[in-house]
Amino acid sequence: MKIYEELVARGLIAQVTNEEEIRNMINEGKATFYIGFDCTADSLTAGHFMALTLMKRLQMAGNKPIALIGGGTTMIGDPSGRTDMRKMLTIEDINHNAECFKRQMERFIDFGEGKATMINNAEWLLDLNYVELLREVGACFSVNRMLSAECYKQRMEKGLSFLEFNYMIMQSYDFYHLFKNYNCNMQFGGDDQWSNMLGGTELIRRKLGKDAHAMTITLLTDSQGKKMGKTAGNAVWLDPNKTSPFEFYQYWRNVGDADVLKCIRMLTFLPIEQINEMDTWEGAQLNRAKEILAYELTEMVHGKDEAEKAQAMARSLFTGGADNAPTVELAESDLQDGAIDILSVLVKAELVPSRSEARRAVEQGGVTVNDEKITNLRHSFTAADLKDGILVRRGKKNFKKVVIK
RNA sequence: GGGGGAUUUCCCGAGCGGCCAAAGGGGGCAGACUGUAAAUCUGUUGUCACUGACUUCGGUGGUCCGAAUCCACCAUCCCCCA
Repeated sequence: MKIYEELVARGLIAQVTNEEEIRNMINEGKATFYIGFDCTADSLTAGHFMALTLMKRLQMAGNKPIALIGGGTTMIGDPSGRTDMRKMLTIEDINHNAECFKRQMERFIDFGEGKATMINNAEWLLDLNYVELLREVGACFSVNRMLSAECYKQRMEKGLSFLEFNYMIMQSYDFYHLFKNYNCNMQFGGDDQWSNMLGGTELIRRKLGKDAHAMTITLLTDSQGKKMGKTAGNAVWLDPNKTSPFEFYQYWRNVGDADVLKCIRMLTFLPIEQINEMDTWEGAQLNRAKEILAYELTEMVHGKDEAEKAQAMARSLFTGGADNAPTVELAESDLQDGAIDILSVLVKAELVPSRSEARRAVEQGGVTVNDEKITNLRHSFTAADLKDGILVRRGKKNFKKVVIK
C-alpha cells in the first residue's frame, strides 16, 4: 500500500485540491510540504501531535517536510474557528514558545541534513513593508471572497478585528514565500485551515502562474463531534511538566468505545492490517484496544520507559495495589500535636484544591485511604500511621501515596 | 463624531434595596450501575476556624440602618446612525 492510500485508509485526509496530482507526488516522494504551527502556548498539544505524525509518515515515504514555526503569524492570531479574539502575546512570549515547540518537534521529526527543515516565518513576515505588501499581495485578494470564507463565518456575528482579518493573507504569503524560496509545493494543515490554505495556492497561481497544492487533515473529534485532546477545556499537552505521562496515558486509556479504533487508526503507526483485526473487538474487549492506544501514544511522546511506568501504574492502581503511585512527602511540621487530619492530607497531596472540596469529597464518600472509605471529617493520622505511607484516593482515578519524611 | 445597550460566580444566563453565596441550564467533581467507556439516576459545585463567619456580582467613590440591585465618574464590549 502506498502512502497516499494508507492515509486514506487511516481516515486522515479531509480535503485536497487535486487528488490525482497529490497522490502521485507523495507516493513518489516528490513533495516538499509544510505544516505551520502557531506558537500560542509553551508546549505542543495532542492536536499538534497528529500533524507531527502525518509529517513523519510522509517523511518516511521520502517526502521532505518543512515545519514552519509561526513566530510571525502568532503576532496576528488566527481567528479560524474562534468566537472571540485571542489574547495578544508579547514578542518575548512568542519567541519562548517557538523555542519550546522546536525542542518538542525534534523528538519526532528527523531534521537531519536534507531530511527536513524547520523555519520560522518571523524571518520574513516581521520585515514586510505595509504599502509594498498591499500592492504586491493585497491586490490579489478580494475582500468579498475572503468574507465568505468559512473561517470568518463565526466571527462575522461577534466581530472580527482588522488585525485578525489579515491572518489569511499572512498565511497565504507564507506559502508563496516557501514556494518561491524552498520549492515547497504543498501545504498540510488542520481542516479548519482550508480557506487559509486555499488563499496560498490562489496567491501562488496569481503571482507566479503555477500550481501549488493543499491538503487538510481530518480533525480528530469524538463520537459527539467534540474536538479531542482536551479535558474540561484544558489541552492535553506534550510537555511532561504540563501533562504528566501518566495523565497523558490516562487520557487515551479513557476514550469512549466509539472512538478507540478511530484514534488508533489516525494516531498510531501500527500496521493497518493489525488495526483492522481490532475492528471486530467489542464490549469489554475494547479495553484492551484502549490500553494499546494509550501505550503506543505515550511511548511516542514520552518514550518507552515512561509508557511502561504509566501502564504499570494504571494497571496496579485499578487492580488493587499501587506501589507506583506518585508520592507526596510530608514534613514533621505539617503535623499538629503529632497528627494531621484527613482534610489537610487531601489538600497537601493536591488531590483537591481547597479544604471545602476536601470536605465535600469525604462527605460524599469519595475518599479512600488504603482502600478503606473515610467518612469521618475529623479522621486523622499520626506520624506512625504515615511512616510507611498511606494510599490516599479521591474518586476512582485520583490517588497519591502520602508518606512522612 | 452622534445616539442606545451591556458588564453577575468555570461558561451561558435570571436577579424585586433587605427573604442573595445569588434561580435555571451547561460543564466539573463525587456516588450508584459498569468495563478505568457511553447512557442513565442521585448528590454536589465561593472560601474558612462549616449548624456560624468571611469575601464575591467590570473599577472607584457615594446615598442608605442595609446595595448585585439606586447615583456619579472611569474602563471595556456590542448595536444603530455618520
